[in-house]
Amino acid sequence: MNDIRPIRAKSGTNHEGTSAHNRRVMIDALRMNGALSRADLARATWLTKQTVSNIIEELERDGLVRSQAAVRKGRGQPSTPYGLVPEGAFAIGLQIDRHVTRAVAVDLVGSVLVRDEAGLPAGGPSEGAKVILDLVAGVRAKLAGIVQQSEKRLVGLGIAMPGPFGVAGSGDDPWMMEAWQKFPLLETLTAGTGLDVGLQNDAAAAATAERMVGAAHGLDHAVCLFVGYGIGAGLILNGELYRGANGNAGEIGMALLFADGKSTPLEHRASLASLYQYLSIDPADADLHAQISNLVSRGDQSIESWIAAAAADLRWSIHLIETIFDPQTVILCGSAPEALVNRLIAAIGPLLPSIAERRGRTLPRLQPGMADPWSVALGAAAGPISRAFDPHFAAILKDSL
Amino acid sequence: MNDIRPIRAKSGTNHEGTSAHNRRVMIDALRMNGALSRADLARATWLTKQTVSNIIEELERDGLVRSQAAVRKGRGQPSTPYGLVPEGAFAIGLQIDRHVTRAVAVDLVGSVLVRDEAGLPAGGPSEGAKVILDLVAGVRAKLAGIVQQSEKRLVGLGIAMPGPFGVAGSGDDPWMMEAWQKFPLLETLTAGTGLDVGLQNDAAAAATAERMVGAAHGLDHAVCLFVGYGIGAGLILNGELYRGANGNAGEIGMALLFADGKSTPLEHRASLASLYQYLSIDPADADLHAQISNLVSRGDQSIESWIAAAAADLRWSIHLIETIFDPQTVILCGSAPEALVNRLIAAIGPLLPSIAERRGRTLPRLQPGMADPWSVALGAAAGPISRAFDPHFAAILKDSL
DNA sequence: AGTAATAAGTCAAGACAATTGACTTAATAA
DNA sequence: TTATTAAGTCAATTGTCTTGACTTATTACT
Repeated sequence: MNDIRPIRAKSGTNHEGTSAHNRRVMIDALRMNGALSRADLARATWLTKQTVSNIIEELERDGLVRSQAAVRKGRGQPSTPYGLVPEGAFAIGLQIDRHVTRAVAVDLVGSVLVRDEAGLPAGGPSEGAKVILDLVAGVRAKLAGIVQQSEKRLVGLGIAMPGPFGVAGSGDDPWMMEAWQKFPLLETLTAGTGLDVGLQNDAAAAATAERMVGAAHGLDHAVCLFVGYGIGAGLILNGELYRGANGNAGEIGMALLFADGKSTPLEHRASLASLYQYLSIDPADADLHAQISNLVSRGDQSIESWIAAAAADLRWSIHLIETIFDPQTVILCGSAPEALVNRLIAAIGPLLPSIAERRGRTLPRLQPGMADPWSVALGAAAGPISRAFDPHFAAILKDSL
Repeated sequence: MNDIRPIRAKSGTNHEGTSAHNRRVMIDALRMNGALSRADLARATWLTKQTVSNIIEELERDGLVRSQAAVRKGRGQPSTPYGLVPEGAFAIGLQIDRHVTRAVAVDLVGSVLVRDEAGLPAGGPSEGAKVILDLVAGVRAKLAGIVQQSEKRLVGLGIAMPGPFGVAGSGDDPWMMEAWQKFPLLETLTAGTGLDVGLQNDAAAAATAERMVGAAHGLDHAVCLFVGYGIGAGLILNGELYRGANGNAGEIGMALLFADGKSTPLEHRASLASLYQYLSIDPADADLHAQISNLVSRGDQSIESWIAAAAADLRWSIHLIETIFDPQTVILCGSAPEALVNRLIAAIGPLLPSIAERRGRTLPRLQPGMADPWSVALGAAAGPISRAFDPHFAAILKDSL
């Protein structure tokens, strides 16, 4: 009672941490390289053949990996490759956006098995929570109808919504989803679904998706510039999503640009919100996506001028990202229509000179990523899969076991 | 020979990885909290009393920790606190700057035991390498004269120099140290000293120093904005220095500012180089430091106007860092004279509103860090100490053992 | 005082997971 | 046909953490 000085220290680890890590390393290797034999795995992970054999046996019992036909490759006994079993695990991903919410069910390899969406009522979270819970329950039920044992193999529910989180009240900035930020979403959904629930912002979710099944697959340092209603950066650093001290890392939309003597957040210049405003379109329109795609394909004059302006800002943003993060590549993705993202990439044109221009560079500096209304929900679902199966430091420590 | 398809996978771990991690966790806990009893350590690290006892016994044998007088604190047997032994390990840090090179010897707790500097001849690296090797040898000899067993306990040589590294030739930009960048520095110094040699940029070194003994001590997410000849950011993310894909993360000096219709790198506006240019001072002057300090304390008009302009750019940079990294705090440090850094902090004044304004915030958004010509060399030395003793993911893996 | 409660720390046996080295199996190269 | 090579298994061993009972030292309570 008298001397409660909290001692801060990192957690130690033990055999189980070791074992858990090695299991994750196997799964990661199979995800990255496709099916591999035990001997391949042993060489790649620096573990012994015997250890790999034991772990693979265990993973096979758990239904996470499965052997394939033996392959003969030269002298010596043919090897038996093992691959991930897609239906070895599932996760639900939920995107909460301004006017709509989307949910998907994905499997261990990131294939989307079920998708569904619902409009969000104007009443805010207290109304919306019910819609969301129903949507999740529906997706879950459909998943159970498609595959066996889905409930037993469900590792969690990932939520993605626009950030930033936990920021001191900015009044009622319509660019932020104030009401949702204050709502006890995690608690409500944990209680309502009984699942392990995680939350990240939409750009982070997009990055998680790109890492699992997209352009960042297998990369350890990549930044996804995500153009949605707002704009944000999802950061893959050292092979993991970086969240920052408060889950708000990458909120580049709030970065200030100085132009015409005044400062403007990037988000007000290069985002779908800014496009809607520029074109005086109602963001609640149902056929928004088609409408924009149409304008882009027609080469509509007003959208072209917005594209030119936004591309300039994105060009600067990419330069900034390269300068500050030194990533292997930058990925431009979004919940914007694919046609628009492609036009933006074209309009960004030659990138600004930066430290990314290295001798011996192999990856392009800028790559297109997913541009699909469902990519954020997919990324949201990829979160729990990654937490459960990807190797990372925290997963080794005793306090996480 | 036929099917050499490189399999990419993370390394597995084993008992020794576990043990190595737990040793590091102990040292880290003692560094962060000061002396702790075995029971305290067991509670803080989630390990058992017995495990902690064994590890502490081993660390004591190795001369890294030492018991202190028992303390009675209420009921129960008095506890015996253990603390780090400063002379348990040493490292040499080397700063290579434009006109000067500095070397220090530090101990396990980051105290500087020896410091020495030398001018760098104009002939470039081929001339300079000899000066550097002599300087390091001198510091090493002095260290050996002060403490016992220093050579046996020397964990490495850390080098800090301005980045970026490995960038495709930008001709002869005087803002970069082209010649040194191309010189095989690591190889030369490894061969010349027989030590384990590491390289980082000066901002990263400054951040490493701040984390070991400065304002970032014990923080897991902090960014050091380093104002030196150039300007850079040292990134502490998830408790470790982040280097990026090529060791160039944080090179914020190359970030472009748009003003007056043209784009300028931050480095050309807010750095000592820009100040020297603004004041038409020769950066090779020996009493540069005193000269600047003098101008600052006099409140010289021309330096004040530079400060006002630089402060505006720094204010923007800090906002950008907060927005992109979501750190616990931002630290302004530099090889600039302390008086100048303090004036800059004052001139930066109230920060721009950002997501760092959170409910329940405890640390200040901006803190002063070290402003000392020796802080980069100290940080360079902190690198090997950190690599050898701090807990981090890579240290657990088999491929690092 | 005397005793109970509490906490630090040790001892010895046990559990867990990776390692080692010899062995088996199955293919190709000579 | 035989030697060589490589995948994979078996059984014993090793390294490290854990467990539970025990000892020691101090304060709190009666």
